[in-house]
Amino acid sequence: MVGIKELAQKTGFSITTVSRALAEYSDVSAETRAFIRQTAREIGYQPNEVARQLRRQRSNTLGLIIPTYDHSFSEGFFSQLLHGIGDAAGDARYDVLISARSPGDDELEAYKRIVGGNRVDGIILARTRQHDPRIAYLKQVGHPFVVSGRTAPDEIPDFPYIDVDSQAGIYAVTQHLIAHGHRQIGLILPPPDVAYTDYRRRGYADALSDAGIAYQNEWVFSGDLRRSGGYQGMYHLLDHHPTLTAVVCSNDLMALGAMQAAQALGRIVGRDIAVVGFDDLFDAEYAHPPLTTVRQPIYEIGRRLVDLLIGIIQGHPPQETQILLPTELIVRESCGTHIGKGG
Amino acid sequence: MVGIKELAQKTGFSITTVSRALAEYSDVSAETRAFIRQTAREIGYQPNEVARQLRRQRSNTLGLIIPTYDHSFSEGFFSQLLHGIGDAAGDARYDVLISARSPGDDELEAYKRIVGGNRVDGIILARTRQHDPRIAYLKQVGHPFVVSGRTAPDEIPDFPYIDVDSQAGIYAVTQHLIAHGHRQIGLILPPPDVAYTDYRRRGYADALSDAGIAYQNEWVFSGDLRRSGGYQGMYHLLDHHPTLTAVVCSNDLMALGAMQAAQALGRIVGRDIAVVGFDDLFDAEYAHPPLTTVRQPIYEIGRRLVDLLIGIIQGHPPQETQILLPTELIVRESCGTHIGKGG
DNA sequence: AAAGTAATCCAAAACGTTTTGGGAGTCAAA
DNA sequence: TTTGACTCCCAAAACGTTTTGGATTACTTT
Repeated sequence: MVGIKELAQKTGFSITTVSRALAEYSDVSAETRAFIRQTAREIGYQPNEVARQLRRQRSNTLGLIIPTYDHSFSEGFFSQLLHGIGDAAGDARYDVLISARSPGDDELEAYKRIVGGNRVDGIILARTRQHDPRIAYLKQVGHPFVVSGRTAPDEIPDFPYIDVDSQAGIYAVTQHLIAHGHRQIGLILPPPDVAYTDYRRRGYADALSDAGIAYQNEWVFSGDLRRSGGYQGMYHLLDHHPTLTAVVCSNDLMALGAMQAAQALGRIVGRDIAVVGFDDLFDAEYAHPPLTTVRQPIYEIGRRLVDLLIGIIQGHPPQETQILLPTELIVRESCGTHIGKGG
Repeated sequence: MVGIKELAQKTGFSITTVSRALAEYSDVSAETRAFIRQTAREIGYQPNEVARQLRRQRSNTLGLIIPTYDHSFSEGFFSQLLHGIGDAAGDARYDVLISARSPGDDELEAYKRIVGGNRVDGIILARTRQHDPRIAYLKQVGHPFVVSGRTAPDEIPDFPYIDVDSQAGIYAVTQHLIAHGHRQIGLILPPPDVAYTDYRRRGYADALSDAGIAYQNEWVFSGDLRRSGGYQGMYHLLDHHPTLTAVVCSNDLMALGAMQAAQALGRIVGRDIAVVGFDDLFDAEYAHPPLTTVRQPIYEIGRRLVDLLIGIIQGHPPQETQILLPTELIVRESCGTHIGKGG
C-alpha cells in the first residue's frame, strides 16, 4: 500500500506538506510542490478516496436507487434518464452510486443506509409513487435530494423536482384525436400507485369533457408501463368495446404493445384504429407505423436534475427548484389523422 | 449527528460493546444486545458507511466506468447489461458505483481514482477495445476485475471474462443466408478498434469461404454501432453494389438502421433484400419486419459478471473464469428465407 | 538591534467506525 | 484455596486522509 505516509517519507517532507502540496495550497513553495507531484507520479500514489471522504465529510457522489423488478429500466425512459444523469454528473466530476433493491421495506432501508451512512452528498429519486415514503424520509432527515416527477395532484409538492406537464401533453394529443373526428377513445394508464397516473387521466378527461364527450370508466385500462401492459390493454379494450377508434397510451412502450395487439386483432393501426403514446423514445420514430406521441426531453431532464441537485448540495440552488417543462406533440402516422375526417 | 458515540452514551455501554452488539458478536449478552438495538432504533442511529469502509478496507461496492459519448448506452445492449449487473449486485448486497467519463486520458484517470482510491472492491469492464489500456492497468495493480467481452483474437486474454462466441454466431447466420441462396452478402462491422470486430468479420468470412464465396473488401462497411451507422452502411453498400441480396449487421441497432435505409431506397426487407442483426434486443422482435438475429443473453451476462467478480473478491473464484457462451440463431422475417430459393 | 512580515513547513487532532488484546467477575473443578 | 473456563465488557489502536494552529527562518523596515 502506497499511501501519503510513504510519499512523505520518500520526499522527506511531512504528511501535512505533502497533502497541502497536492491540494495546491499556497503555503508550499513551487519547487517543493513540483518535487512532491513528480515523486507522487513516480511511485504511483493515489489518495485513498474513502479516507478523504471521511475527513472532508463529503463524497462527491450522487445516489440513485432503482427498483430491481423494473424491466422498463433496460428499455426506454429510465435508461435514457440515467444516461443524462451520468453524463451531467461526470461533467461535474461527481460519481453516481446505484443501489438496486426490490421495493418494500428493504428499499427504504437502502435509502437510510446510503443517505444516513454518508455515502452520497445528494440523492435522485425516480419513479415516484403516491404518498411516497422515500420523499417523507428525505424531507425529515433534511438530506439534499431532487425528484424526477412530482407527487400526485392531490399532494403538495414541497421539494425540488423536475417534471413535465403531462396533463397538458395528454390533453393535446387527445384533443388532436378529437379534432380529427374520433369520439370513442380508450385510455391505457399506468398502475394506480404511480404518481403521475392522475395527471394523465385528467389530461384525457379534460380533453373529452371540453369536447362534450362523457368520460367512461370502462374505456380506461391500467397497464404496467411495459409492452405487455399495452398489449393486454388494447386486447381488453377492443374485446369489450370494438367501436373504439382510438386509444391513448400513457407511455410509448405500452403504445408499441397496443399497436401489436391491434394488429393481432386484424386492425391496421393508422387506418382502422389510432394509437398514440407518450415519451418519444427512440423506438417511437422507428415503430411501424411511426408512433404519434408526446415528447418529453428525458435525457435533458436527467442532466438538469443533476445540475439542480449539485446546486442544492453546494448551497447555491437556482431560484426555481420546481420545474415543470412543456411537452411537444409529435404527429406521425400511428394516429392516422385521416380517419374519421370523412376521407 | 447521531453517531455510535451518542448511542454508547445513551445506553451507558462502551463504544466497543455497542459496535459488537450491533454486529451480532457472541460476547455481548442477549439482553444488552436487545437493549442497544432498541435504543439504536429509537434515536435513529445509522452507521457511517464511509468510516466503516475505511476501517474494514472494503466497500461492498462494484465499479463500472462508462464512456459518456456512447449513445447506444441508453438504447439496447448496455442498459440491459447494466440491468443485469444492478440486479445481481443488489441481490448480493453490493452497490454499483458508476463513473461516466469521456474516453481518453481522463478515462484512465477515473479508473485510477476509483480503483486506487479504494472506492470499490472490484470493477467491471465493458466495451473493450483492442489493446485496451484499462486491462493492462488493472492487471498491473492486481485489483479484482472482470471483463464483458474478450480482447481481440490476436491478443492473449489472461484475465477473467464472459463473452459470447460471436464468431460462431455470425457464422451461423451467414450460413443461413447462404443456405437460402444468397451469394452476394454485405457486412456492416463495428469500428475497427472495438475488440470483437474481428470475431464478427471472421465468422462472416469463414461462412463465405466454406461455401466457396470470395471475401470482398468492398462488401464490408464500418459503422458506429448505432442506427445511423447501419443506415449509412446500407446506403453505401446498395449504392455501390446494388446486386447485394443480403447484409449481415454486427448488432441489432445497426440492423434496424440498415432496414430503414433499404426501405428508403425502395427495397422491401425480407423480399428484395435480407437483413440480419446480432444481440436480439427487445426491439428486434417488434421491428418491421421482425428481425432475424443472433441472440446473446445480455441480462444474464450482466448477472454472471457480478457473480464472477464477487467470487474473485471474496477469494473463491469458480473453476472457470473465462466463459464463452453460445449464441442462438433467431430466424424471423427480415431475412426472408424464401428469397433466392428459386421461389 | 528590535520588530514586523512573508514564506515555508509541521505535529497533532479529527473524521466515525471496527478490531485487538485484554480485564473483571462468576462458577465449577481440582 | 487455587486454577481454569466462561461470560461479559472495554480502552486504545488503527484505517488514511485533511485541517488547525502554530513554529521556524529569512528578509524588511524602523
